[in-house]
Amino acid sequence: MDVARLARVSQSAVSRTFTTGASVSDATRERVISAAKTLGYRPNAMARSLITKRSRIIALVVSYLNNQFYPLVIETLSQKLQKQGYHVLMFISDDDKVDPVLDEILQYQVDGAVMASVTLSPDLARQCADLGVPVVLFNRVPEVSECQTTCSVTSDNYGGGKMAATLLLERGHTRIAFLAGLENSSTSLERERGFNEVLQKAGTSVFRRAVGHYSFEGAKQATRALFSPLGDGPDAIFVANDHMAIATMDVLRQELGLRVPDEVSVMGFDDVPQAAWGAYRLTTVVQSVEKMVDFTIELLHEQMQEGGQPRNVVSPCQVIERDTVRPARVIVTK
Amino acid sequence: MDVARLARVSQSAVSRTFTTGASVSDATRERVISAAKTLGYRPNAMARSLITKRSRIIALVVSYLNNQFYPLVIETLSQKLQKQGYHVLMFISDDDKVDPVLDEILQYQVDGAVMASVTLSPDLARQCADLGVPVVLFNRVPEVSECQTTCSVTSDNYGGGKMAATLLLERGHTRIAFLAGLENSSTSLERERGFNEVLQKAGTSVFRRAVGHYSFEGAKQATRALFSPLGDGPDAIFVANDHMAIATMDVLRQELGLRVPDEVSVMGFDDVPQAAWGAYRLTTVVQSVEKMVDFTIELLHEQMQEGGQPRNVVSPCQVIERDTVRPARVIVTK
DNA sequence: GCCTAAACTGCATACGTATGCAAAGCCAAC
DNA sequence: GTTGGCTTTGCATACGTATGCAGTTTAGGC
Repeated sequence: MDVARLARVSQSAVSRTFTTGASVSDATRERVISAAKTLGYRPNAMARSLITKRSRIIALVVSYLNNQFYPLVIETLSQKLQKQGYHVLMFISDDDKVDPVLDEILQYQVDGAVMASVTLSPDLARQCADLGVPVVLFNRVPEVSECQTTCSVTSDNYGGGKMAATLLLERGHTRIAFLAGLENSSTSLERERGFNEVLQKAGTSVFRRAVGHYSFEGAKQATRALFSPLGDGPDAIFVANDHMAIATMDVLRQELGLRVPDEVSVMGFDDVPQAAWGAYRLTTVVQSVEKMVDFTIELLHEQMQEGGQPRNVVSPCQVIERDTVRPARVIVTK
Repeated sequence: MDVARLARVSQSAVSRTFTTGASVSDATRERVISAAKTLGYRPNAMARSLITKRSRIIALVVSYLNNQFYPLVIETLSQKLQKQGYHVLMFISDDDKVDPVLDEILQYQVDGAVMASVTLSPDLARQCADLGVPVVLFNRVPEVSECQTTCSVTSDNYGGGKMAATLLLERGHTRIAFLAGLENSSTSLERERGFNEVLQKAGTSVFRRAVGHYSFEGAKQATRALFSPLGDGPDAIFVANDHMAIATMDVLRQELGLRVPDEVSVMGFDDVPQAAWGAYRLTTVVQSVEKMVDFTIELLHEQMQEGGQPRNVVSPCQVIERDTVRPARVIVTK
């Protein structure tokens, strides 16, 4: 090691200088640091992690970034981990199939993995567990059989769905439609479950239903489908996320000539930044990226310590009312 | 190595099995692979890169992801690199100050770095060059003094600015405003330069100018400022990017009660997905993320080979006309 | 069967760092 | 001066892989 020679110390001393908490005299540290500076030396993270078995790298798997919710997650997660000396290695998985990328992930000896909106097959979950690699599912819930094995962070999709139904009923809607995301995604299913439950309790049920696959174009088509049967269309639509809700509004206003919320109310889910944009002002169910990411990091740390028990954390939701659900009817008392 | 023992071969054989192009007999490879499978073995990327001096990791530095343009870059870049066996390590730099993160980047022995919308100080550029780490500036141009040292990929901001001015003049606008991004960003400056040049050649000049700092709120305030002086406001605004242009439209329509494009035309830059949304239908200058990313990867590869000369690539732009610039006046010939 | 070239294999070493261990240095108290 | 405790230091080794070299096997042609 050149630095060691220049500073006239052993390689150990150099190592200890750059290891927090190691035993080095101030004099030595001084000399090493100045030598390092003149040589432009930096400790090699690869060699370091080869020995310590900690790469300080967290893998983040996402499948698509059209929905602005995920960029927010990337940004928040990266930022927070960076402050703790960790870094995010990106993996894009087409089609929410992680199996091929998981192999690459494990080669990098990551200290943990966050899977956003991706379903993990049980045997892969086992592999990670065996290798001691903590996995946190983000915005997806593990298969029932794997709940005890794999961590997850979700928002209270079920509760959020209930809130949406409650609000729409309260505003006097009677023909309420649901626009689903991906049929096999826990987010969409849970939101729908809570939603239906409240409708049912109120003695009614969903008026119509369509599937948008969480894509913009899919949502547009689904919206058209909701209105294509003859006769009255829905007077309110609960859409499984904001990204699709915006597509829905475009179709309602521009293709069907319907006013929102005068003729049709629309609710979304997520509260992405665009939901607040002036042209949409979407009433929606907020899931706090900030909180969810905090939980995620917490879980990662728990799992990285030996003996952490897997947990499935649910972050609370909240309705934020903007302008796409019609206001309460003013009762004029004589 | 357990795998070697189980397969009854040397560690070298294991290594060669997982190294493409190495010399192993089919029989050995077979045995190693099956042994690896039963043991759940994967080559350790850290140890590998310690020897080969190639980590197959590319650092990507971004400062904020509000503007949907950057998520697109992340997604496209990650995807394409992943196909080539590289991976993206994320770095978020507040405030476009890279200096602190660059240190962390270099510790990871990355094979290259892409800096999106971030300015790199000359001495840091030198450091990277000395260490043999290729750097590509994305959407920013290096300081003039560093043009020969650092690569960059930008779109033809100057040309795009000219196109915008040309279109607005052609449509008969006479009070044309410019809404700048960050005053010290090459993107905003170049777009403005091309824009002004065309106006000047046409014997006119910019009617009013404000600065939005590439943020949504900043753009809203800037838009208000453009209209606050008494008398006629602008009849067209060229906004330095789509993200801000959308904020501008919100203010125009909702706060100022102006119709777009009947009373004011608006043009943006980037063509982010949201520009196509029904409520905006923004006429804008397209910069192709796809092409820009391809160029970026090309440059990275060039630089990773010994002896690659730095280049500054400019990707062409193109106007896409939607509904926010008023149509050509129909001349009724008698 | 013999020879030559080619294909394959194992040995040994290197990559850059962390860390247990023992030796050495330091300081203070007696 | 001696002792004991604490801090600092260097030595040696380990982490898991790649690769040059030399030795061994294989294939093919006669």
